[in-house]
Amino acid sequence: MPRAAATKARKQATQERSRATVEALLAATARVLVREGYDRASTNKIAAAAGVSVGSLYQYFPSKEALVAAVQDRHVEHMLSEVRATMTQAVHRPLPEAARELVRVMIAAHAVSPKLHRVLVEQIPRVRGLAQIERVGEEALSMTRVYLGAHASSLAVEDLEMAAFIVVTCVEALTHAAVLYRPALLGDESFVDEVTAVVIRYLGYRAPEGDARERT
Amino acid sequence: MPRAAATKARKQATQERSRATVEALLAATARVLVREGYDRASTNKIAAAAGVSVGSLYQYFPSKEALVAAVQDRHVEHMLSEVRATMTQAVHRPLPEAARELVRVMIAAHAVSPKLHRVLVEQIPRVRGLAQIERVGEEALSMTRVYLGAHASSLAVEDLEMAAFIVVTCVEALTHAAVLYRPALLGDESFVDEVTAVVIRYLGYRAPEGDARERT
DNA sequence: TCATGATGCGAGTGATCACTCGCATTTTCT
DNA sequence: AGAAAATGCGAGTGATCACTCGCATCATGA
Repeated sequence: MPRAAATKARKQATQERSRATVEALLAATARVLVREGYDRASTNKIAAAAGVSVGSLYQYFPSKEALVAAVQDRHVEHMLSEVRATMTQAVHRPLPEAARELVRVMIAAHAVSPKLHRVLVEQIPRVRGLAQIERVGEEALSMTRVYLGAHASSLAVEDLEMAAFIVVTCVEALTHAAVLYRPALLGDESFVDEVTAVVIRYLGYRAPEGDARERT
Repeated sequence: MPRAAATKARKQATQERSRATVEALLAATARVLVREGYDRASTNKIAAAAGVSVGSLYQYFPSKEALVAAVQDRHVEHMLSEVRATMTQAVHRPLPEAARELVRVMIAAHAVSPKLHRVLVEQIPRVRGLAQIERVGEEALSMTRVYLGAHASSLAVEDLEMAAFIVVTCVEALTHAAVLYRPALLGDESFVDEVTAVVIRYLGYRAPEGDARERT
């Protein structure tokens, strides 16, 4: 049972061998978390799964929480790299395309490793609050805010801050819900269409010219 | 640590005194869960908080999980009663009003006891999956499905099943996000407006007559 | 080569926790 | 009243788990 709750790394791995140990531990933690869930993922099991002793585990991670936190960080970093890569390119494109990019990137981000994602989302809030995982949403939110600011003139919303919050929350929730409860939808192009439509219609987008792509 | 994982009640409380004990246990469980979180909410603490002995606790609940599950059921039942009461009346009203009702009832449902709700959502999935809490969403989903079916002619969506999923997911997520991250928005009438707008615009609603309430 | 530090090991430690059991108290019957 | 049933009690039990410590093994540079 937890004594303190340190979350920072204990020792820097410098040699090649030790970096491999750390790597094995992180990978094993992810595997065991997926297979057993947080509660049943004991540090002994994780060490065993990594082919490493408990002692070594505690040489690099001061606590179980720290270990899990490291896995979480890594996962979030993966997702963030997806988000950033795609969204920076979307800023200068018209809404229908930009919205589609947002939707796609959210789906892609959630598809990084869905099972791990699920465990992290469902069981790990206890470790550090949802804050960490929320960073993906935060990132998307800030980029969306920028986008809306730049395109305010062609949109029919007043409060851009709220609009950004609403757009990101909806898109995030829809991808999230799809991953968890309707996995079949993820490959479905019409799902992307619909989510995109939510955004476009909510924002009251009007095509600048005779562009017949949207009904409504 | 858990041995089996029974989730059903152990003994029916018949006398007045024992019903009070059960009641005290449920109330105390909710309190302790909120105060300590699932992990630190030990059965001994709960019993103490209820002014009852551990032995008595196990006379009515075969496991910690069963106890928490009972609290969860009760909470969901509260939320559901909110949802059902309001939504059955909304079926015969035009979209702008019905959508507003949906939004309001979701906010109301989440406001039943937000702190407990948060714990239940964030920490309890492990107990029975999210399935239980999701029942609120399921209920709203099925009622929304019915509504959309009845009003299909005045809407601009094709796949009603998907539309219902999208509408409920968005509204649920927005209220949920507001409860967790933007509590200030909950009292804000313009938040209700915006969420309602998401629904109305997505569904491509056109007022049957000269009704100037909506832009877009 | 060998000395020094880095890395690895895993049995053991102390703490916690879910849960049981034998007995005490209260309530409900006759 | 008094027997029987229901309810309540809480110290104790066995299990688990996060984490430590003393020692072994390996890599390095001189």
